[in-house]
Amino acid sequence: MSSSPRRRADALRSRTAVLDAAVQLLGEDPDAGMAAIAGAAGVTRQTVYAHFSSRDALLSAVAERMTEKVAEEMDAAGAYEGPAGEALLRLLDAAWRVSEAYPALIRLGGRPAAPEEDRVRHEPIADHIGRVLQRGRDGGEFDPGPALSWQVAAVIALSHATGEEVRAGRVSAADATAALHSGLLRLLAP
Amino acid sequence: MSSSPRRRADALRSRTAVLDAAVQLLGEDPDAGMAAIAGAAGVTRQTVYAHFSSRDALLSAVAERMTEKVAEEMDAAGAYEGPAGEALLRLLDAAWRVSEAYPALIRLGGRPAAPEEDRVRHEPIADHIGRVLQRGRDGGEFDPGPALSWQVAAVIALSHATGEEVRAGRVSAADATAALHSGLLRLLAP
DNA sequence: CTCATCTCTTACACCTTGTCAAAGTTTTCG
DNA sequence: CGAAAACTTTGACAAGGTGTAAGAGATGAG
Repeated sequence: MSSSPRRRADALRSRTAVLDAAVQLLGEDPDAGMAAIAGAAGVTRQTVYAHFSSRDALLSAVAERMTEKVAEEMDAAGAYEGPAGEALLRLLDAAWRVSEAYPALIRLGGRPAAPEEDRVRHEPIADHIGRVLQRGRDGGEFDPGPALSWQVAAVIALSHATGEEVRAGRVSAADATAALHSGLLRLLAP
Repeated sequence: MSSSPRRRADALRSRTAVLDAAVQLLGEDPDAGMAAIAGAAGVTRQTVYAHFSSRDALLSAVAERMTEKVAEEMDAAGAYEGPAGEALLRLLDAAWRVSEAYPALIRLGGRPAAPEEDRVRHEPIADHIGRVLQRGRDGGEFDPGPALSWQVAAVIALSHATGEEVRAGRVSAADATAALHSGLLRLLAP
């Protein structure tokens, strides 16, 4: 798919430098400006605009990179081995490991230009979870009563909420994950 | 409590006009600017600043008013009558009725200046839920194993997620509430 | 080496937040 | 009623962010 006839290696280098800097800075402060990102990337603000036409475009690219990374990590977590319950917990642990490095990035999905675009972007992650859930439903491990999409949303919401509780220091990480694990299994049980 | 020595009735009128307009406009578009809010309130931008020192201050006031309203509605929902499970569902229904009128306001809590301030602001709501949960734990209706604060967070997260699913049109309101109700009871069961 | 491609510099237009001071206007109190 | 205090308005301004534009300079591909 080398669609571009002549594309300089320099351009790609700048692009990834900007993306790396954006992931880093926005991970610390989601309100970081273009100037700050450009500076951290060792590049001028206008060069950033040469690769990302707007701030929203850059945010989208960052979000996309993160979901890619989470999806990769999930692939490596073995979603299709062993009981569905344990596989699900492995998936969530993998996602947690990736996203805890950039705490502020979780809140980026909040106000996308198009709400539909946001859903499409997060689809790969929801897809992984959905597949494991479906496997559990087929195998009699999970309740096939509620809509699958609701179960997916519930699992994600519960995971986020648990992560927030830990981050806020209201409960210990051990207690929270224990509660999340047993809670999830009870929530999904037939 | 007429603490202010001389406080004009005019001032209060303007203040509430601005707050009403802010609730309305921000409920439609959380990125509405100060000029738009002032215009909708029939007031100048500087008058808004006379009552709320910054945009964040206005946002805090809006959030506070919403939580007050939700708390009032929860009080009227009878949290201390009947089984704790049913009381909890009544509370959530009340909260849903209030907040569905201003869809975008839910996402306002996202980036507060001080994360701690945000928690304090939402405390009244979490408190109501926490009390019902505690009652259920004491009465053997709910599992006293997990931390109470985790259960509160889980209930709120599950409610929000369900609301989002309905808003996105992915599941019908009836299916979603049914799933939420049975899911919550299973999640909290001993 | 040469040219197309990319980057840098400089400059500008626009919007939003927040501040300031002075001139109205309305309410309250004597 | 009348005057003083409180509130609002008008108009202008600075600071900071996003986005655009044109031309000179640097860099890589062939």
